[in-house]
Amino acid sequence: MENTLINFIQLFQPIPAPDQTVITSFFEPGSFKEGDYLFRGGKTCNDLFFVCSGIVRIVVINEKGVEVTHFFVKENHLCTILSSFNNQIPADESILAASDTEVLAITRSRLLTLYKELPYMKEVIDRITQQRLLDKIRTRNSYLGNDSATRYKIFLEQEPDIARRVPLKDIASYLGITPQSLSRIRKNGK
Amino acid sequence: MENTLINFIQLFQPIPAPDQTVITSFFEPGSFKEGDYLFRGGKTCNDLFFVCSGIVRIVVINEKGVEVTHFFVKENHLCTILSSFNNQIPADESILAASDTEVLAITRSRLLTLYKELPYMKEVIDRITQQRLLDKIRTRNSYLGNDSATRYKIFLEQEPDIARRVPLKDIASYLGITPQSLSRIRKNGK
DNA sequence: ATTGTTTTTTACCATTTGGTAAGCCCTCAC
DNA sequence: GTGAGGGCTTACCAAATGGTAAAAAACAAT
Repeated sequence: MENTLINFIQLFQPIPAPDQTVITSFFEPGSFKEGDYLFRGGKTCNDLFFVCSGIVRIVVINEKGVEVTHFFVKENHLCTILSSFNNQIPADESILAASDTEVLAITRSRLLTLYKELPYMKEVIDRITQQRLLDKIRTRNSYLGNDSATRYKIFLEQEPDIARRVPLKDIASYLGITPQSLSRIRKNGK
Repeated sequence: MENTLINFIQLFQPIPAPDQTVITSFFEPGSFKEGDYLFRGGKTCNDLFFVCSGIVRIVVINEKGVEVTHFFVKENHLCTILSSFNNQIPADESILAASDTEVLAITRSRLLTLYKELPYMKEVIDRITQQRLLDKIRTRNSYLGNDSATRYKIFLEQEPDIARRVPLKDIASYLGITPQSLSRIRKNGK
């Protein structure tokens, strides 16, 4: 499990073997069942997760009490509520397991300690983070100006594995349509 | 005009007076009429703009040939196509003046030279950039799961000045609705 | 002022999507 | 096996939105 984390980081920056041990020692493994909360909105998010297996979703409850899925994050990606984690302010989003999920977690204070020990890591994590933010924006932008059926088609193309692995209702909430409509779209393409 | 740039940067980091002169000397002023292109998609975006006055919008033409507005950027904010600018790859988005606009522009190569002269500037620009990316994501997320009338209401609350200063059709394209529908919503709130 | 162009408004109808409700299917606990 | 609960599907109708078209309004250029 620790290997997947190191392999992931090394996509962006080679890590000397001794540093690899240091880095993994900072992370704690965790395990969640589908539907479990990794983090509940309302508090400050002090954890940075690396998803080793499974899929999580970033969720808010809107004014009407409807659950809205902002993003999915699957294995081999970092996940936190960045605005909360960075600025130490309460988050309105929650992190939920969309399937059974295993993670490696590091708290903010331990991350800062890690940065002290291995200063180059801050730049690496920041670079990864920026790339991921751009990906999120690009993904969301790709849905703009399209009707429900087209958005679903785009989603299938961009995230075929997520489409297979999470419940229909979660995909519907992600695409901004009702589960009934998505079911209809699945059936006859409109 | 150069003052607004320095004031903006100083919201994030104090800049010593001599450095202020260095920084501004790297930027070139530019002026655009409503409808002008600041940058045309298809090429690599080599400019980072600081919008001194006016409003620009980030736009793509989708498969159906319909223009979709991804974001508005108003005065006192940086603007570029970051994925293109950073990774030196062609951009699919364009930057258009949504009103008469004045900017200060710096090319990527000159920005890298600036970083050589004032190394702390990279961290500052990166921090500003990350904050803006988070803002963009938060803004877009706030529209998710809402109908057209609600999205327009949210837009009015979040960006009252942009709502006043850009054409209705641009707002419609930003909110993912037709100009006719937005006109109807304006009239009777639904 | 006049003309030409673009944007906005309005109207009408077609299509899409939402909301309600019911039934089905699958899983899990007993 | 049986029953309960949740998720998915289907059907039906109401509401929202899109598309076409035409008129009105705003704006720009001459």
